[in-house]
Amino acid sequence: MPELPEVEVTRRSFADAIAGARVLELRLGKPLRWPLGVTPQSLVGRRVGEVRRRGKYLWLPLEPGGLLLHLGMSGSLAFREHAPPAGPHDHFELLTDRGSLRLTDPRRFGAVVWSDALDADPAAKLLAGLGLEPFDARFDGAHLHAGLSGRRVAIKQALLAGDIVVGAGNIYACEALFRAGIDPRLQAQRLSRPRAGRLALAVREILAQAVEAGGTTLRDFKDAHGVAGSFQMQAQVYGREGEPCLVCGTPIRRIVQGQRSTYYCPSCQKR
DNA sequence: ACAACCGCCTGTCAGC
DNA sequence: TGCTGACAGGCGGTTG
Repeated sequence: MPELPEVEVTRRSFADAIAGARVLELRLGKPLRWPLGVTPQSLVGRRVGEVRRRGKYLWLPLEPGGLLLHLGMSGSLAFREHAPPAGPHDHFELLTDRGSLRLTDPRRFGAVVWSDALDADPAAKLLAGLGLEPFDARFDGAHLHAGLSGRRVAIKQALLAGDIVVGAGNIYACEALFRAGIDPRLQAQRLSRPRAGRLALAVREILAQAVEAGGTTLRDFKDAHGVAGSFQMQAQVYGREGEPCLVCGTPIRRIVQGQRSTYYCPSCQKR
């Protein structure tokens, strides 16, 4: 589910409300992707710091140390003063004196992992190898072009890999390539330097626009206050197989790359 | 170093 | 109605 915009929208929706809250209790449901790595009891009484984001991860400081959260494919966070009884897909809940932060994740690809610091394991290991943040000034055409050199996979897959730039998942990678007019099947190393500049800009713009729109709600994404996103209304290609391109009218095509669906306009997007 | 797969889970939807 | 298979917003691990 959640790509960078959804994670960022979630972060913004509860960061201020939870900052400074004192932990009363930690409740766990079924196991998530990895073990928590700390006893719930040991977190009681700690104060929540300023929630941060790195890529699609959230860092919830509970000095000394903190929790690294990932929403996986189907996870969402809710922060409420009074939470309803936990359901079968609620697998993590931090009860504080300001309210309850709860992770709901039907598929359980998500994770909540204790780490003594962001630059200590396991957080450091999970974050190692992540590319630049898309809104980092260092992320530009030159960085993207350099990152793509020597790579023979398709540009779409290289973008998705997240080691050059983080945050563009399946939806936004498709949308950014459309915006930049680049065929998703183009071999990564064959993207020219000028086109890399255009693609870097497109990635930034698409992600910024999606954050602005509150993220994409295809099925069930909601921010921590239950507000849905609306970027799906602006999607040009994602999920539009067979429908006319909004620019040229050519039917949008769906292909499979790396076992993921790619949507693109065969007329607007060139190799 | 890179690339192609696999698996983790559950829910939903299309087709028969 | 029920069954089956495809598919879903991510990503780490294994294999070649």
